Amino acid sequence: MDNYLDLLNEPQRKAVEATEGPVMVIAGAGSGKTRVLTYRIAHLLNKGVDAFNILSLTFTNKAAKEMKERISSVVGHSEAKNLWMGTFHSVFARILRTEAPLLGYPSDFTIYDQQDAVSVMSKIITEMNLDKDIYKPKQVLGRISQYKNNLITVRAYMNNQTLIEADAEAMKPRMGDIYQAYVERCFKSGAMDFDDLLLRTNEILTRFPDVLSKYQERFKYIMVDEYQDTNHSQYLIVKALASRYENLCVVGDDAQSIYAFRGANIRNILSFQKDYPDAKLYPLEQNYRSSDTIVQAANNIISYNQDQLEKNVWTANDKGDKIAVYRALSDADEARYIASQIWERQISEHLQPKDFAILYRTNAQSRALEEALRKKGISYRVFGGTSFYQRKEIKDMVAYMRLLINQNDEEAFLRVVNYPARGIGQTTISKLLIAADQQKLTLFDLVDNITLLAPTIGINKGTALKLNDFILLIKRFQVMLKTHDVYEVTMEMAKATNFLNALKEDSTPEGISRLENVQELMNSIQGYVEEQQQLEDGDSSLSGFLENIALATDADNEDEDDNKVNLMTVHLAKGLEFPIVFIAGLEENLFPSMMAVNTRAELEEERRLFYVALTRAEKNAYFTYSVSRFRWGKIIDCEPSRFLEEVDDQFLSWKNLHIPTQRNNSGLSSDLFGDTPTSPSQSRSYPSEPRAKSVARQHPNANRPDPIKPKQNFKPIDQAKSASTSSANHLGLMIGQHVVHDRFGRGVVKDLQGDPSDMKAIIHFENAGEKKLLLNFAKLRIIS
DNA sequence: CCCCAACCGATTTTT
DNA sequence: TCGGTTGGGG
Repeated sequence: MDNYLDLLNEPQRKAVEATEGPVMVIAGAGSGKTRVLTYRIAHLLNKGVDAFNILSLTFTNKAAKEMKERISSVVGHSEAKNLWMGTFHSVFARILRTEAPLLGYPSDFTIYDQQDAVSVMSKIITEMNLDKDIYKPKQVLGRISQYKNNLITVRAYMNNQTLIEADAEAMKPRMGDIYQAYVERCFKSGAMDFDDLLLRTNEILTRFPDVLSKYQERFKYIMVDEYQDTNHSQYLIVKALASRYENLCVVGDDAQSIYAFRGANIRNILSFQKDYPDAKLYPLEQNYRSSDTIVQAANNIISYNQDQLEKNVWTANDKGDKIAVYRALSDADEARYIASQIWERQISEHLQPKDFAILYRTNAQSRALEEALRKKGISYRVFGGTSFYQRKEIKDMVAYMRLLINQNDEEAFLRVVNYPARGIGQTTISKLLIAADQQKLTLFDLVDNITLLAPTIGINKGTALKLNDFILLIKRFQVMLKTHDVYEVTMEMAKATNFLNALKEDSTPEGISRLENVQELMNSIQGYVEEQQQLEDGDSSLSGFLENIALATDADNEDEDDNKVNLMTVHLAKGLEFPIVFIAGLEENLFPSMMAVNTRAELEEERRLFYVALTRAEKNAYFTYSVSRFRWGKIIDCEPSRFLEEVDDQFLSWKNLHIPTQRNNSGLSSDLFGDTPTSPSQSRSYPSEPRAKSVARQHPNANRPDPIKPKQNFKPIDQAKSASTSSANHLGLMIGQHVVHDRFGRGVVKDLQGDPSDMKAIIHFENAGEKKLLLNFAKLRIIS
């Protein structure tokens, strides 16, 4: 494809062609910024720039992957494959694998996620004998995150009287000590949290000029997407790297800045031209995505914000339908309305499930929506919430894996040292922690010498033996990792640690689902190894896999069957688009959030969030709200969102104005709204107790027929499939049989090895070649 | 040391 | 209503 420039409009083309020097592209919603970025990179490559010299920072890994594919289709795969693309976190995690030893970290450092960090923090707060109600672990971490994102190290904090006083005033005079303890603890564990990935990168670039120089030469061309959502730490990294060549192109839209709560600094984009006085500015104002009504309504909304760059988003698209507004009586009613709209429009307009998205402010709102969709038999997928990798059984399994590559990882150690139970209790752990601290050893090193040290610590011989066994177990697999692939090692480990048996014993629906999740983890390891082996610069190591899952976001997960209605928070919907979008829960204290109505800045961010939500829609949007909602275990009354009033009525079509605004108990009722309590006033005449019950009856878990939680956003296990899997195992596979595998396709069984309870099959696949599969896990279907 | 029952807190958004 | 944590009994 050589005439790609013809596919662009005037400002887009200019932005693509301006490859040298600083460039800012202000891209209104739906104005084709991905297209600009893609062709800009393709253009660079066509001009002869080496792919190795291009760094492109995206907001999600999925965006990076998609962009890489699109570039491949323009310039060819061999050109595109060497591009550096990814999120800030994943790109710099990768660089830190090489450079972190400069700061004394192991190159196989662990990445602590939020859960790990909270767990570390809880321990610190307990150990320091501080009140957990004043020093709330999450809150404290949030504060530390702020410091880190502003490059305030422990030392800088200790010298900053203003900060110290602010914390003292906030009833937290020990913040400095906590901060120090937390940083030391992570360092000792060979671990970095998310903020460290950026902070330590900055530290290296500042302290080691030769390293900075290396990456400045390496990344001669830098592009940053969603620049409005970069924080100070990210800003400094970009600035440092770009300072030699200044071939920096940032793309963003100040109207879509929605991450201030985690440190995003809108000033980064607002003052780009101050940083780079000769920067060229290209505003993209033509929206190709949405109907005219949606574009205008969105402009109307955002005009209520004071802080913004001037721009005028317009579209040549048709006017389209008005935005439908539905006033529901309860959250269940709201969900039912949405589900039936989806159902009807699918049929009448030949739309598919994937054409619809339901967006909401908080993850908790998905419940009612899921229930309604399930009742109608509409397939859906929930993004976000507790992600797959945060599930307990997965975290446990991953903790074992983490220990293999970084034995000092204290969180991982503590997580699995007694799971499955091997007789190492809390008392022992406390003794170990104290001893490790005194002797300046890591837990692992301490326990590694436990036979010698046990008497001095006060641990009896039996317990010492158990501890020693644990260490030997881990060591055994560390050795195995050198000669076997990641999948085999993990599988063996899952068995040897009794991890699988412990799960198998639990025959409750939750237990079965847990086992299936572990199976799915195994599959994803296998998939990862396969995938990386096909890539020339692939990294099929265990640490590669762990890094991958630590930084994977929910938006990154791909579902093999993606023709489903999409449910997600507005935050997660950033960058996506859908023909029909429902924005649910437009109520005061929900959207805008109760926590964000106190300052103008907060409220403006909520409004931008609303703007983002609406501009996801291509063809048509719905606003829904309810007069009552099930929250915190009871029903509360709700007021419509102030944002609804801000939208000019000319863009709206009220769907059920016939419902009296005045609360009464008229019989709108059972046929329309089923078992929904008919009206709030009626509810008031009831004591609250029975009322709560009547709603509780329809709560998802109360009468859910199937035991497997469909809320899993990660490759939900197909029941039929797993049933046939197990029957295949029990019926016994035979040599010569034809089978189908989810990932590898059709194949023939060549050989069977091992005892019946743990059988391996050698299968020759038509497309994937010969594979050895563990029948306990491989999802096989026998076809002849 | 392990298991179970009672209790408390949660809901703003996420790399 | 849920899930995680804590404390007491076995």
